[in-house]
Amino acid sequence: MKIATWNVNSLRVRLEQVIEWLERVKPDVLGLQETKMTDENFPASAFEERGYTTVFSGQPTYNGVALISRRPPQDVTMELNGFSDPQKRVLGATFDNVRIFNLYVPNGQSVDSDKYEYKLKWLNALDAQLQAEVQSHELVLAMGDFNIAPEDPDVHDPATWEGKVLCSPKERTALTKIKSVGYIDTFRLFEQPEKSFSWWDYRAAAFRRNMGMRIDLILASKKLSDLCTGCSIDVEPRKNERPSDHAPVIAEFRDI
DNA sequence: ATGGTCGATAGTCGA
Repeated sequence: MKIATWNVNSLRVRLEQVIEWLERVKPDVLGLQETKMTDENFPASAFEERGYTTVFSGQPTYNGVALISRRPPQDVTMELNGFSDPQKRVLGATFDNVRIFNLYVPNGQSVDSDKYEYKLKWLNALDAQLQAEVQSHELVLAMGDFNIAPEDPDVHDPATWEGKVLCSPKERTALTKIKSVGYIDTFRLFEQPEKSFSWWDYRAAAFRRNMGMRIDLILASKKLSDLCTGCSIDVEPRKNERPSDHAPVIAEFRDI
């Protein structure tokens, strides 16, 4: 099973690129973030025509998540337990015996912002949810734009970014807590090139200079991680004309 | 020079 995550920063603008990528990479499940569209505008038929089922949770202008999959999703959820939120950032679904969460974690803006407090509360609710999920399912996957660079090697310039949003201790601790209940960052299960990033700011020619961060993650429960045969970032779409500022991340699993 | 560039949307906000 091939599972991928991609923050597309507007599905309206990126639809053609997503379709092209789907046909090249052929994932079984693709989680999209920042679709930035309402459900009535979701281009479900473009995916259905290519043999994919869709489920989506959107709103005007901001946020929005979707799951594109070969097989139909079951037990779909669009919220974290006990955390009612008008911002559409969560899509959970079961595919065969794998419970998958597609997530758009709040950015937080800056550590002194109200949005940062919201990010920390949101991560706390995510931790509770993912703890509960490993009690009821053996195979759990949490993927998406985490808006957290887990460690300094995931940052192009750790000194400049020290303590800043995406790298601050509180959010890194929140991610560590999620890992401590049995989730593994599948990217780090394998040898990877140095300076591997998944997001590069549009400004200052950041991509050309590889001034990026690895903030798009695929976490797997221990049992699922034992089946993981690879995880990689596909930088090719970031080279497109009018690219998303994020690259897709892909993980592969055997026997599921 | 305290910026830079996108996307959604129509003056700014969010990333």
